[in-house]
Amino acid sequence: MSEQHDNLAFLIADTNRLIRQFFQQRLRCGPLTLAQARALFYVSRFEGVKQVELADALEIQPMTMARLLDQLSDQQLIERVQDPNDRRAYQIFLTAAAAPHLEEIERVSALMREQMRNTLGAEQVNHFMTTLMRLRDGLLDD
Amino acid sequence: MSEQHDNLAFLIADTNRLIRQFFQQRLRCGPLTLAQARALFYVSRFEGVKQVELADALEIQPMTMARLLDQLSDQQLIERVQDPNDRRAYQIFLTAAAAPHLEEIERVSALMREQMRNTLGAEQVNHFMTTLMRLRDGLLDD
DNA sequence: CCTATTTAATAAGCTAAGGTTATTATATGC
DNA sequence: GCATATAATAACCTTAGCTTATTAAATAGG
Repeated sequence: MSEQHDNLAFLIADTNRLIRQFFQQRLRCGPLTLAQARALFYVSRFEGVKQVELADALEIQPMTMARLLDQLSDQQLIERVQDPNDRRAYQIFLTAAAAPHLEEIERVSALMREQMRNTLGAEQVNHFMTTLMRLRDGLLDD
Repeated sequence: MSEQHDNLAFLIADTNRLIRQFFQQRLRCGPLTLAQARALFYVSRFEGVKQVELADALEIQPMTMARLLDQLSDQQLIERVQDPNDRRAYQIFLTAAAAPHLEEIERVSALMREQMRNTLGAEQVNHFMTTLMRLRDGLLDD
């Protein structure tokens, strides 16, 4: 009875829901939502940059970023430090407590890749990811 | 600066957001959310079945289905008819007003496929969709 | 046949992940 | 030195789900 076999929108929405569940079920080390995990991951890659730059990198609104950082800050995983060159801005840094969470994110990402390899076969994984990225980028400019 | 190049979860979440925007921007004929559109589409394919069966087909909870049908019913796109064999249940039918909405959904779906063909090339589209479906189904049984 | 369990729908309220608009304070360009 | 732009964020909205509990009806077992 599995239908709608040609609608990308429905299929992606579905997959999104399932992947979120996959992640949240496997993330030990306290409750991080997928969005929070993603934000934390980016902070680790771009440590010290301003919120607005992080928002830009994640392609979300500055307000959305501010809220995610609030949540991470509540859990003492990041710190806002006054930007010495701009008193309006903060630089975002990881705290020591972030390390195990980042490892956990890495672990679950690896699980996800393993799941993909099992389902699709190793050679198809990279190809699929590349294709998906192209698709996303194609949608980015309306 | 586009990073996280190997995290499916983040990539899917992103793509999901962009596709939802794509859909909502292009759906004329009144405001239907993607979830409502999807529900309406399924009703059209399985007209007359009970809510619980629809929920099952969409792989969402019966409560989630009930609310979607409320919304569609508010817009007079579907009707609940007492199931003659089960007084607890309703059979769901389209109204006449649904037809243009379904055409609109079809039109935007076609636009989406066209966008995919432009981005990926025609031969890759089917392959991609098949792969994505396999991935989803792989996630379905935890 | 009648009680126990299951099932269909849904009310109430929660969560996750965003978005918009408006405000405040600070930078910066002309 | 003023007008404009920018960084963060408060307040509130939207989309898309979920869980738990309730009511009414169906069905299974003794």
